[in-house]
Amino acid sequence: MELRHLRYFIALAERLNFTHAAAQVHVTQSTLSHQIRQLEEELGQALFQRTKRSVALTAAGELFLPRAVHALGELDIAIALLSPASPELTGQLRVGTTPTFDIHVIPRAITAFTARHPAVRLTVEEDTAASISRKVLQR
Amino acid sequence: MELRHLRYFIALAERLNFTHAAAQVHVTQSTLSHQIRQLEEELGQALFQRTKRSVALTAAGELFLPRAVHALGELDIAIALLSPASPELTGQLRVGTTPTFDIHVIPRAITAFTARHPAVRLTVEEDTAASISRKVLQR
DNA sequence: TAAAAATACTCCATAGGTATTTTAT
DNA sequence: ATAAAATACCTATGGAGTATTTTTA
Repeated sequence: MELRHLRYFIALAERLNFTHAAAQVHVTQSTLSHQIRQLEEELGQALFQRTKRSVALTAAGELFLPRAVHALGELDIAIALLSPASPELTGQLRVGTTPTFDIHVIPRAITAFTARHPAVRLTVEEDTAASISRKVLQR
Repeated sequence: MELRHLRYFIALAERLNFTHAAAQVHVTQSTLSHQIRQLEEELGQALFQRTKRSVALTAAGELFLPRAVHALGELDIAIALLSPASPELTGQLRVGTTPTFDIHVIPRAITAFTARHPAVRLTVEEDTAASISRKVLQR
């Protein structure tokens, strides 16, 4: 298992659509399909149920998701802590987030970030993954 | 960054010796050296101080270590939770651990494991990494 | 039919190895 | 003289891609 698998897994858990999730993590649908299957094989458990043109988390997937999100969040914080307290980073930072990250990661990330960069005005907007990607694409 | 980097980093942080840490994670000294450097480059920070034939954690490394350990521990628990509550796993399980893991990971792992496998008698022994690997090699 | 996931195959980036050099006791 | 880390170079595994097939609303 590598972080790659977790990133892909979380993307798919949020989108529940291989094609869209693949785009989000910047790989092709084929690659995402491979890697998810690989993760499932390593865990000896299906994480997703692929039926009737729809993708859903299995019970195992539901169990795995919060842990995976938490582990990645922990590393985000670690990286933020390491960033050499860049002498006076200022300005405005707007962050868009999906519900899953908003619950599990964002609060801790804000804590770490604002402690380090008190001069940055930070706003967070929650929205669906689909809506966020639309906004990003509009730029 | 991949989980590989974290595993290697933690091993080196515990051993503070490239050759020994490399053996622990089953790669060569050369590979470990490469991967650690790669991690440091990605983070933009030296994690270890290589001076006078000795290796030590830098301040950044000290900051990074507990987060890395915690993230990996979280995943260990996730994996343990997923293991299909194998109908009546029984017997005795002896676990050897290094101090770092004993503090950060073992307590949570025990909680998850005993909840799932109440019939297994579990004992944990803490010792130095060097001593543990010696014991393992004796088998 | 479309729209999405799985599969077959190809390619190449890089993890990991061997051999050697450098550095410090 | 020795022990350990860095470096140069090579190999081959597997991540990622394209193209195609299968599946099901």
